[in-house]
Amino acid sequence: MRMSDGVEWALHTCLNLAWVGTDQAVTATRLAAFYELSPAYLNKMLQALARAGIVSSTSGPKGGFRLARAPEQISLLDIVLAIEGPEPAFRCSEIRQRGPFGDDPENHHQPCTIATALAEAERDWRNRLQSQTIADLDAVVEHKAPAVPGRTRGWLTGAPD
Amino acid sequence: MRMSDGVEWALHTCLNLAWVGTDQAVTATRLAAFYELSPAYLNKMLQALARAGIVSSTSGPKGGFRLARAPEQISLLDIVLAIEGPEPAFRCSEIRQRGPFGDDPENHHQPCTIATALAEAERDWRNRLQSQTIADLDAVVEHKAPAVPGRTRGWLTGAPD
DNA sequence: GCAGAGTTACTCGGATAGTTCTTGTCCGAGTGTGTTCGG
DNA sequence: CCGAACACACTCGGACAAGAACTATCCGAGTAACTCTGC
Repeated sequence: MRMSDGVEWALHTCLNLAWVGTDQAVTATRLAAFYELSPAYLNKMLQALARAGIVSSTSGPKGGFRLARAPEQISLLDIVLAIEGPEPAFRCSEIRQRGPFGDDPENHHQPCTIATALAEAERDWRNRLQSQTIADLDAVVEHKAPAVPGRTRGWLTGAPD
Repeated sequence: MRMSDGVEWALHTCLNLAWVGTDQAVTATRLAAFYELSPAYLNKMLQALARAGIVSSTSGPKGGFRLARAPEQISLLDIVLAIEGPEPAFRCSEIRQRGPFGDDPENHHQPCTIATALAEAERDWRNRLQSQTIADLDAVVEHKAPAVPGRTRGWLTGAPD
């Protein structure tokens, strides 16, 4: 079980976009250059975020991406699900129905005990991610490294090197 | 992010082994036949469980697998980690160090805020899985479908069809 | 009848291909900007 | 000098390959039971 690297890219990029603000759009190329990432692939992640309504995109000159909602309204779970897809990591394939007692009606009435246990764990995971927003991350960084947001904004909105 | 199907196989198989008991070993072929699974691939999963000390293997005639510990001593997390590996799903690759301000010493002193948030969520997930054991699953099934454990044991230990 | 060595058949164990999903790349459609021409 | 039409350059967006991980399979090493022979 491995989470896509795109999730890490998307989370950092959303936080960066929060610091830039919604006054101007930042291109995928610029956002990628900030971390030396592949521009085309980060663009792909941003498209997924746009489909999920987390960022909004603008075409043409002076185009790019910006946050579509306030940072307080964007949870980490929103971003993770936008990249990874909404399906749970564990998917019960009901193998118990394939055995010699598979056609037992008990199997169809009661949910699979194992699937239930795994689903509970995944619910805990999602709840924790849902409870944290981009604004919360911002608050932590503002406290621990106050210089970062300002200079990030400056680099992303300023002229290229 | 998708969990291996082998996890589902391993969980069901461990529960079945708990019902069989440790008096006799069950071959991978027999365990696979119970759910119409690929025998060789389930064998691979059982090998992983053996390496993790969850089951013990016996070679030769009358050989096979049996639980190496009491069901109360086997958590669901033990099984999941045995199959999926111990590494977390989210792995911070420290992309913040690759940007224009990457060599900022602040980055090295403070842990990455995003990685911390994702790790917390994953810790919740693991805690939930750690808190449930094979014995707990057994108790639920004994309550909801009391006939299942006995007849499963009978099929696995009895003669082939 | 009993003990022991040899044979046999059965099991796990790791090395070997096939398939799906993730990662990475490319080029085309669409759009807003800047320019230029005419009034 | 002002307005509008035009051409342009820039951006996103989805379609197209490469690589990695998961899935599935096969055959060999090892082992314990069974058999047969000799005492």
